[in-house]
Formats: sequence, structure tokens, C-alpha cells
Amino acid sequence: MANDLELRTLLKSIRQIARAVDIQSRKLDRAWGLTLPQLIVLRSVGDLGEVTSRAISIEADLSAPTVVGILDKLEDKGLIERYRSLRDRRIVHTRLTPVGHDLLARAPSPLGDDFADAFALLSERERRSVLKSVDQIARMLALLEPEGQAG
Amino acid sequence: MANDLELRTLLKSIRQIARAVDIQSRKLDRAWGLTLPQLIVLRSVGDLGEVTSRAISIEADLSAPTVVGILDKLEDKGLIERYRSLRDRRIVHTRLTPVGHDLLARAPSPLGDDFADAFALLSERERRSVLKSVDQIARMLALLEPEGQAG
DNA sequence: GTCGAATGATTAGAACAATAACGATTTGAA
DNA sequence: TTCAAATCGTTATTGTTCTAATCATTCGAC
Repeated sequence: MANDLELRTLLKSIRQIARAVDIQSRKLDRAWGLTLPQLIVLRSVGDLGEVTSRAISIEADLSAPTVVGILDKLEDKGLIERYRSLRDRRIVHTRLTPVGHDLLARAPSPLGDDFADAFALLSERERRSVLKSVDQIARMLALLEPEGQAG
Repeated sequence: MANDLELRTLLKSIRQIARAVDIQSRKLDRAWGLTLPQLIVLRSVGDLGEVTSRAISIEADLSAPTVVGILDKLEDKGLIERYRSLRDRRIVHTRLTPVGHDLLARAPSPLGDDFADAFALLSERERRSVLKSVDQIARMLALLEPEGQAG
């Protein structure tokens, strides 16, 4: 079956990507004191304004507990601040501090400026193909998540 | 810059993939007692025969310490066994036990049979495009790894 | 008003994964 | 032979991430 070989190749590429992203995250941390997930969450806060944890969770594709852990770290670093909603005291809003806003403005491309440059060098056709394919994989994998999707 | 938006989209897809793979790994663990990295390493051992840790590390795209940790778990489960080389006592060889061999033969597709089915339904043209694009991203990201790559 | 269900955030626990540091062994040069 | 360098594997430490369980609060039925 040619399919099995293709699946192995695909899995290997996916693993390489995951590993490279992880390594890039550590590099980012050494250089900027922010890991990749932290930068992504910080960005989400910057994009969404005074945002609930749940909204960040959806925007950043991270589970709620993961978001909380990252927000804890960002708060420790003084980049964000949290406060409970007066309307509904279950809800916690998050917003950037001036320091966080400043850092976000200076932050590099999350996957690294080198990667961003390399990506920019691709033709528009190639970029489109890449985006489409990666999105396709993401969708196909996401289908499996909800238990009992069949029907 | 359209590029920035594209990079964000790409990053988001990559994150979705990473998360879906992680969730799939936990599902695999519940059903088979093996996480995805464990299955991948077990596969590598099955493919490569009596193999050194270093070779597994390269084949499976995992750091040496990570491989050791996974081999520890596989050994605890009785799926592999390790023994020091008589020629060079620094080297540790790994091989499948009969139990490991049997489990490997029954193991499901690492990304899930549902995903494998969905992938098989794609046209050959689509599959090729996906494989090419994902490999392209993997290569572009891998370029950044060696420190001081700039020439 | 009161009790149970639903919702939002959080904590507890377990696994993967990396870098850095270490120990053991081999190799090669003096 | 003896010591330095290289190599292989391992341990220590830190960080991300999930699921499951918990706490506080709100909403709805009565």
C-alpha cells in the first residue's frame, strides 16, 4: 500500500515541524524571555482587547488550564493584568500592561524572522498551496476530536 | 502586509495540528497504553532492528534524552529490551521483545484510523500537494536550527 | 428565597520534550 | 602507559500541555 508510506512520510514531517517549533520556542525564550505559547497568548490579548480566558483559549487553540498557566507567567512578568468582571464575578478579564504593549510591538515573528523571510521568498502560488495543505491537515485532524462525531 | 496575515494563519494551522496530534496521542494512550511518541519509537525499533539509541533519535526526530525516557517506559512495559554492546560498552542496543513485536503488529495508524481513512480519500494530486507543502515547511523550519547558520 | 444545574476559572497530576550537566568508555597522542 | 578529547547514554531541570477534579458564581425552576 502506497498509502502507508505516505502516512509515515506525513507523520515524520509533522513531527519535524513540531520539534522545530519547540526548539524555536526555547530560542525565543532565551532571547526575549517569552516562549512561543506565551507570545501567542500575549498577541491574542493584544488583538482581542479586554478579553476573557475562554476567548483566549479559543483564539490560541489551547485548553483553558493551559491558558491560565500562561497568563500566570505573563502576569508574573508584568506584561498583562487580570481583574474580575463586576457584572459576572466568574469571569476574569485580561489586558495588556504598558510594558506588555511595548514588548508586543517589538516582538519578532513567532516562528523566527528567518523563517518569515524564507516564507516571503516563496511565490504566491507556493504560499497559497502551503497554506491550503496545512489547513487541510489541521481540519482533517480536528474532525477526530469531538467524541461521537459520527452521525 | 499580506505576509503577516499569512504567517499568522500558518502558525494557527500548525498549532491546531500540534494540538490535535497531542490529543490523539492521549487517546492512543488510553486505548492502547502507548502514547504517540512511544509508538513511533517502538516502530523505529521494529524497522531498524537491533538499533542504537542514537539511531532512534535521528529516525524519530527526538532528542537523545527524550528517546532514553521513552525507552525506559517501553522497557517497563516489557515491549523492548536493551543490552550493552560487547564491542563498545558505551553503546546500548535496543530490540523488540515478542510482546512488543506482537503489539506493533496490531497497533493502529499513529494519527488514528479515521485520519488515515480521510487521507486515503484525497485524490492523488491532493495527497502529493499536502506531502510536498508539509515537507517544505519542515525543511524551512529545520534550516533555522543550527546556531550561527548565517554565512 | 432556595436548591440544583450550568458556566468560568483554577488547581492537581501525568506525560513529552528540550538544554545543560554528568558519568562511563573508547580513541589517539605523547 | 597515561592523559586529553570525543562519543554514547543518562540524569537534572524547566516548560508546555492535556484530562480530571475543584471552587465560585450565576441562572432557572419551584
